[in-house]
Amino acid sequence: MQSFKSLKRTHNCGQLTIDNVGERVTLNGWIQEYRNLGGLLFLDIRDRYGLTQVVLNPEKVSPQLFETASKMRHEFVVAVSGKVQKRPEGTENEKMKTGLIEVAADMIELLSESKTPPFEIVDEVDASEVLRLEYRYLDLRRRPLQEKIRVRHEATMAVRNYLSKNEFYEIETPLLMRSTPEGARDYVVPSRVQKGKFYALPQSPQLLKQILMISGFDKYFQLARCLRDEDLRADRQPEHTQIDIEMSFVTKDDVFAVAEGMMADLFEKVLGVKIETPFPQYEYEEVMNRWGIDKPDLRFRMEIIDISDIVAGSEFKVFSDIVKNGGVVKAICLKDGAGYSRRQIDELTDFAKKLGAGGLAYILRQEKGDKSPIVKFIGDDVKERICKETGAETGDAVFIISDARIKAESILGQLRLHLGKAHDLIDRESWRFCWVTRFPLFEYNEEEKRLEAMHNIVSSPVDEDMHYLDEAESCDLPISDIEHPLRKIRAEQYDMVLNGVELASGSIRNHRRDIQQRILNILGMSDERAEKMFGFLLRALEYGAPPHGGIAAGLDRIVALMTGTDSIREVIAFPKTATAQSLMDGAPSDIDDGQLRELGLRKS
RNA sequence: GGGGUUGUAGUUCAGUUUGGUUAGAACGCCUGCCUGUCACGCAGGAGGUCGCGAGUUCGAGUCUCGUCAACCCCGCCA
Repeated sequence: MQSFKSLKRTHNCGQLTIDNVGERVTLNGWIQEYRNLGGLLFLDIRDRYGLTQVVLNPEKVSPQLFETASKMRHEFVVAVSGKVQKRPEGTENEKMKTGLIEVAADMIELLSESKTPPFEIVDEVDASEVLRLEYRYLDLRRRPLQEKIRVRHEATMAVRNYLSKNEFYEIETPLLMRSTPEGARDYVVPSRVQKGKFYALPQSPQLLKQILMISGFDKYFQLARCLRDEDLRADRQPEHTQIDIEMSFVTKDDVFAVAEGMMADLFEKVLGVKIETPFPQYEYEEVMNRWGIDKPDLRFRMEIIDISDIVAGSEFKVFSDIVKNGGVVKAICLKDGAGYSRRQIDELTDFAKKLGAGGLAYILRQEKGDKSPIVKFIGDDVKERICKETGAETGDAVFIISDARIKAESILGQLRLHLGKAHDLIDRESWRFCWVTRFPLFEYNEEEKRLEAMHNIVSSPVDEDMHYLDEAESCDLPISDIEHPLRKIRAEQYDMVLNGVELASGSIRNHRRDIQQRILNILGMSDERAEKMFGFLLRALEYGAPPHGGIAAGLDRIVALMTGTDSIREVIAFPKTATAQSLMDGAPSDIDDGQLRELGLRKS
C-alpha cells in the first residue's frame, strides 16, 4: 500500500455539489453501503460531513479496480479518487445533499478493513442500548449521535464566548479535594502518600467558587464536572457537567440577567431560536399553588384552582372536614374532557391513588347534563360555582382532590402533567422558561426529626425573613410545627425551569460568617464539626468576603432538551449505565493487589 | 434498599400459556446472477451453550428454585 500522503482527501463527503462537476477529487471515509448491480457498482462513502455516491462502470475501469471495489464491505475505510460527474437525468437523489452528483472512481485504496459490525450504522438503530454502549465508537458514528455531539460542542462554545465577552474568567478547580457535607455521597480517592486518608471528587465546585469570590475574581465560570455517588436515572449520570457561574457585588437580578442572556444567546447561536427575556419569575409558594410542582411546565394551561372556600360550607363532609382541618380542596379543568368514560375515570383515579390520593372527585359537563357523583352532596349551586371558578364549560371535565395542601397540590400537579401528555396539550414547538424563586431555606425531615437544607447550605435567607433567625432563638414551638419561625424562612434561592425541566439552580450566598454559622448550627452541625468540615470556607469569610451569588446550569440536560432527547446518555460521548458501569472499557474494574497495598487498602 | 420489565442466530424479535420430530422470521453475513442503484433486485447457503447454575421429568427454550446482567420507577440525588 502506498503512503497515505498521496491518498489524502481533497474534499469531505458532504461537500461536493453540481459546481464541482469535472473536478478530480479524492474522498476518505467509511463504506456506508455497497450496491453491486453486476455491470455497475455503487459505493456510498460516509464521513462526519455527509455521504457521497461513488460509481464504477466495468467497461470504463480496469478489471483490477473493479475487483478491488467489489470487495468493499460495510465500514471499511477507503480512499477514493475520481472525477465528479452529474448524475444521469432521472437518477438524482433528492434525499441526499450530494444527490445531484457522483464520483466516477479511477482509484480505490483500502485503508482499513472492518469486521462485520454488531449492529448496522444507520440513523434508526434497532440495537439494544447495552450493545450500543459496548461498541460506543460504532454508535457514535451514527448521524443522530454525531449531531448531538455537535450541538453539545456548539453549546459549550456559545457559553464560553458569551461569558468571556461579559468579563467572566474560566477558572479550573481541583478534582481531588476534601469531602464536604453537601447532599450526595462522595466518590472517594485513596491517598497513597497519606495512607488511610481520602480525597473526594467534587459534587460541585460550590465552596471553591465562593472562595474565588473572596479572592476577588468577581466573575467566574467553569464547565465543571460534578460527581455524585447516587443511584442513577435516565436524566442522571455519576458525572455530569455544569455551567458553573459565580459573581460578586450582585443581587439575584444580576445573576438572572447573565443567565438569561446566556440562554438566549445559546438558543440563538445553536438552534436559531429567539428566546424572550427576561423570563417570568414566580415565588415557590405561587408555583406550588398554581402548578403543584416546583418546576412547572408552562407549555399548557390547566392551572390548579383553589375551591376550598366554595365547598367549605357544603354538606359534603369529605370536603368540608378537610377544609375545617386546615386542608384544601383544589381542582383542575380538562378542556373537552366531558366524554371521559367510566374506565378512563377509573384509570385516572388509580393514578391519583398511587400518588397517595384518597380519591378523585369529578364533574363531567356533558351536553345532556352534568355527570358527577358528588353533586347530590354539594348541590347544584356549589357545583355551578366550582365550574365558574375553574372555567369549566360544557364539554369540559373538572377533577377535584381534597387533602393537606402540599399533598393535594402535588397530586394535582402530577395529574396535570399526566393529562397534558395523554391529551397532547403540550405545545412541543415552544420554549417556556421561567424562574422559581424564594424556596424555603429549610425542609423538615420526618424520619430524622430535624431540619435539612432544602437546596443548599450556603444560601442566604431573603432580607425580609432574616428576623426569623432571631425569633427562633426564643421560640417554644417544636420544629415539626410549620408555624415555627425557621420553617418560614425563605432563601434567596432560585431555579431556572424550561418546559418542566429544572435547568439551573443557584442562590445568593451567605457572605457573613455569623449567619452562615447559625445556619450550620440549625442544620445540626456543631461548631466543632462545622470547623472540621467547612473551616476553610468559614475562615475565608472572615477576611473580607464580598456579597456574592451564582448559578449552575446542567449542560447535559440543556443539550438533551435542545436536541429533543429523553436520556442524557445520548448527549454524552461516553456515558455509564444505570449501575454506573462503562460497558465499553469495563469500569469500574478490579485493581491488582500491589496497587491496593501501595494505597494501604484491603478488600473486605 | 424496594418494585416492575427484559434476557432465544451477529442484531431485532416470534416460539414459553398447554413440556414432545430437525427452535423459526426479518435484517446482517457468505456465494452466484444482475448496467442507474440509493432500504437495489433475484437465487442459494452458513449461522443457536435458548443469560448462567441446579432440580423435576422418559424428555425442558417451555415447569420449579437459585443466580447474573441490563433498562424503567420509588427511595436517594441541594
